[in-house]
Amino acid sequence: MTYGDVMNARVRSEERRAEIVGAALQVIAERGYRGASLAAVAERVGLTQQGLLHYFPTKDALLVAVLQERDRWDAVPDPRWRMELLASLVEYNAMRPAIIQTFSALLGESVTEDHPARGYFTERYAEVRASMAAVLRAEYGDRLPNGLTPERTAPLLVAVMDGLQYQWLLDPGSVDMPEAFRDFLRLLGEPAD
Amino acid sequence: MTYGDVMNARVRSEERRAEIVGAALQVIAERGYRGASLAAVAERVGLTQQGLLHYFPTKDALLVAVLQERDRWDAVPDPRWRMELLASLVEYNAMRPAIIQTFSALLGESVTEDHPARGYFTERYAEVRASMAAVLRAEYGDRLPNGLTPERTAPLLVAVMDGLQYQWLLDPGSVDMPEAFRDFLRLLGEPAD
DNA sequence: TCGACTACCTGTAGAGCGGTAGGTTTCGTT
DNA sequence: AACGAAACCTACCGCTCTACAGGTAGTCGA
Repeated sequence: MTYGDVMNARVRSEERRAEIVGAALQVIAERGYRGASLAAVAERVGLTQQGLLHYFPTKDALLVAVLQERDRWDAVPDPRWRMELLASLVEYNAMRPAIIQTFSALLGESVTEDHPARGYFTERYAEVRASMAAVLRAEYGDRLPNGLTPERTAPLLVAVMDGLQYQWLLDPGSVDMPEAFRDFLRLLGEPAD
Repeated sequence: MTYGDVMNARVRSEERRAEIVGAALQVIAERGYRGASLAAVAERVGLTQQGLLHYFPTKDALLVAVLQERDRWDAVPDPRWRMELLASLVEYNAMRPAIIQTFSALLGESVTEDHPARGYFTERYAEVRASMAAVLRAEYGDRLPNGLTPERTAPLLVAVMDGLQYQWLLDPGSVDMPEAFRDFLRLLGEPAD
């Protein structure tokens, strides 16, 4: 129980925090951020609300950790990405409704005044649009229909992804999200190479 | 002797209710539905929270009234509409951020479990997609690119409108919403007639 | 003029919220 | 074995929320 032990305190603490963030993702998906109580998150990991506050001193601190976690495994697209990879990403998302629901709920809340996630989303969307424009340029060059530029197309691409998610979350049977996204890609025409 | 000369009680009551619904729209835009307190709405029309409950017995009843109000002046598109009219609608929306914010916030919240507006949005989106398909068929017939049908295009059209709204609400300067929407329409090619 | 009704009000119940204070146990280090 | 820190806990504060109960003043038709 001393040197041979696999986990030291630091690691165990990190794991606990990750557990809590995971629980927070779930609760936010179910009730939104405003509707998510610290007690509900704590209960899901077998803690009291005050025990949770030992790891994250305020509710906002927990939200920050949630948003950072998102950035970890859902990085902003890279220009080396191709459109086909984007389509796969949408397909992948369609298999993970809980996560999509978390961030769709957060995005919806974030447009209200003084929402703690507003700055995060504003910045992130600017980055994502820029990255998407780069991806589009890499894929189509300037061969987009009707003289559209990658920079003008990027907001549409992002909008389609988000908008489809809401329709799909409301009624998964009503929209084939991955197929609909591919339909949109077809509207952009044939890749340049 | 106060208002009695011009208006009868029925009319006055209706006007008060409309006032309250208007205030509710504002407060929901600012704080979302869950974050909107009856007291905040009441204060905005010079009532106490309990006075407000005289007109709407529960918070949910007020939400229902808000959603009905929306249906009144934001009707589901009619097949006689043309795409140009849709573009004008987006332009019009761009001049009324508060309303857009109200319903974008509500849409975002509604994907969470047991949200009182969830049924409303689920139904409405089904209707809107069907109407949009009819509008698309009237405009393009079967001349949509890549063998797309109006039914498959409708979800994309709706997604673009919603998705652009979120980007625009987060940072109005970052996206020219009406122009972006017209860009999308251009992707659909030339109308049939 | 009277009784019913509308349109509010005050008071309060009852629950939940985030957060603080301060304790106690557990545990690794020395 | 002793110490200090980490990892929790109980207790509680102050606030906010929806909703109910019950009262009162004005209005209005019979």
